[in-house]
Amino acid sequence: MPTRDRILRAAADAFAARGFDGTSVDRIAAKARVNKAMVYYHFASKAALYREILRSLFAATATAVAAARVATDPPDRQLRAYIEAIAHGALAQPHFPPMWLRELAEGGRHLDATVIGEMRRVIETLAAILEDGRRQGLFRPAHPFLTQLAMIGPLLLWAAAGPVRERFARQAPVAATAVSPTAVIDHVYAMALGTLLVQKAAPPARAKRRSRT
Amino acid sequence: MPTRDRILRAAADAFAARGFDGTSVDRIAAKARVNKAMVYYHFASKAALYREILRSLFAATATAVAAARVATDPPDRQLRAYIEAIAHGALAQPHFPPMWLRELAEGGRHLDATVIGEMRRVIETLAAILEDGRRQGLFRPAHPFLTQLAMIGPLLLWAAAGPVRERFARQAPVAATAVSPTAVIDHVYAMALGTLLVQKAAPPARAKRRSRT
DNA sequence: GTCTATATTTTGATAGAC
DNA sequence: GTCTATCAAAATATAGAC
Repeated sequence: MPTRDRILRAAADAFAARGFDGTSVDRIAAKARVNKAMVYYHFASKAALYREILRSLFAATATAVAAARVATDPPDRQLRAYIEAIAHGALAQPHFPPMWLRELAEGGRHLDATVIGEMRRVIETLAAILEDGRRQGLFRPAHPFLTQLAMIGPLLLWAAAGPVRERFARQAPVAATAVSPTAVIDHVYAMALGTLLVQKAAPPARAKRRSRT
Repeated sequence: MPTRDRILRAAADAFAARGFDGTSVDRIAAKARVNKAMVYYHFASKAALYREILRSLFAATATAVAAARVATDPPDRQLRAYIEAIAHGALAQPHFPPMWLRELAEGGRHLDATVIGEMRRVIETLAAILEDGRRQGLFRPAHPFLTQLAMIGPLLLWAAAGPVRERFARQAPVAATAVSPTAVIDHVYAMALGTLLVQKAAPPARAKRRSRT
């Protein structure tokens, strides 16, 4: 494998595990079995290296998501494909969930215009699917951003929580924490449809409904 | 305010904003307007300080959640109270969401037995509520851990994503990102009920249902 | 409890030989 | 493209006076 790729791979491992500030260039070089000076030969700085990894992770997911949008498909099938694309992006690229969670926690300090653009592509795809459903009378009007949070939240947490889950299971064997990937995807899909489908009954009296802004 | 409290407050701000590795003791001391040596007078190490903050955040939330469990209340009301307790914990303690997301991303490196114990209290409370609902024929059987992920995921992301949301809104005015706190809580509650309530119709044919493990 | 001064290590980054 | 050697800054932590 070319040196540059070895660096990228080692850096992605390290950044995902320990974050930007928790990862030293020395460590990246050691993991990649490369001299530290080589890191600076291939990348302008530690921050530039980090941003390049972020960009490639988001670009891959955004592309996969865009493929889920087949305007001629029924909206619920499009939604299923959308969820699977995101879930697959998170599973196939194990660095994605931790890095994304960290970026959220840091207020997106390392997000550049390119990455923001990919995010926009993703949420616009979702908005288009939701609008298809609404126009066809299948979905009720829904807030794209809120819908996105509701779907990506469980997926991200589940994908990133592996190690914590294990520790938790050891110390608290009461609650079973083993959940299969497909179970999570199914659950998210069922939840999304539950709130989107028009024919669903309104929640019971106790839930005071306010309008979504 | 006592010195020790000033340190705790400044440290919580810094750790939430930049993480454990991204925060220096110098910076904490400066923010607290305290001499650096005082930090080490009151706390054994930077890690011990961090853990103490984590513990107090989790303890507060776990206590609030336990109060939501009123066995004589109807299960759906208990669930609503549970969600509100967690949401309120996240809103009233703005440091909680970013710190929790970071811990997830790092595999819970800084979680000690105390914190794990608080987590257990929380999920056991949820399990009890779900079991109430099931016994009364109101809820269908549900996986507590999966249910927890589905509820806390959107809440955490929403609470932590404030700054990213703003940047996103500036660069991508297409998708409205403004969502009120109550809208998020309502949405999470509606979603949870949607998947839990027995009387809900089964999802349409296209959604191939697998059993939850 | 509070401060100054300092020891020690690690860090990001570069110069320059090959 | 690759390596050695090194700089300058920043980091955690402590000793010891007041």
